[in-house]
Amino acid sequence: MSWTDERVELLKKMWGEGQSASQIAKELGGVTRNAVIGKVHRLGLSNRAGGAAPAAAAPAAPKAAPAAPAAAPKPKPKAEAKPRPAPEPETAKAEDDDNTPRTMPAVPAVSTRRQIIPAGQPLPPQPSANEISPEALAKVNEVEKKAKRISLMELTEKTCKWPIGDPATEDFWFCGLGTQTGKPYCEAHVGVAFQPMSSRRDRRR
DNA sequence: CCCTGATTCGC
DNA sequence: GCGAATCAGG
Repeated sequence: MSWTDERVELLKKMWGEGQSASQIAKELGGVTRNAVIGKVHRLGLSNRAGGAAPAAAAPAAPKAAPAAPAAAPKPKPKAEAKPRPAPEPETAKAEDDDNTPRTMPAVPAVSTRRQIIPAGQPLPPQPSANEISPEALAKVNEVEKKAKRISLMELTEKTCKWPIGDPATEDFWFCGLGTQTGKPYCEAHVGVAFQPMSSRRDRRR
């Protein structure tokens, strides 16, 4: 695959939206996240595009010894910050000693863009209304005690996506335990999600 | 371990 | 220019 105009454009767009390199790579197809990152850098997209503060930190630039106590601003050549065009109400980052991770955009890009929302798989009926094998149910109850209680944004392809609680309230989270191979849920929840289609219904034969 | 982006360097 | 390998962090 080569970097056609369209692909580059999509790359720019997604990167600008704060999508991760791997997501972009996956979307584009035929490239790895390394390729995406490499391209991003070559395009000069890695830092703020706005043209402000061209503090070019040349890779070959010698590490200046911190010997300027007077007005030593902050010899932090590590280019960081997201090129988020949208106005950011967030407090300006004064110091970056212990800032929050940049993986979570202040402005959620989940609005119009289908994201990591679980789909395709059958959504689980809440156990409350259903009759499920007592064993599985007991298992689930047990599991829910030690569930990781992750949020929507924390879901990955490897976290159990079984919703627990009421989505309309704050009493809502996702199981978050490790998924069973391939399945969208952990072992316990797979147990209740994929019923063998015979609990006691057609038991005769 | 999973993930993230950053950099290097042979091609 | 490209991207795998590697590095550095969370």
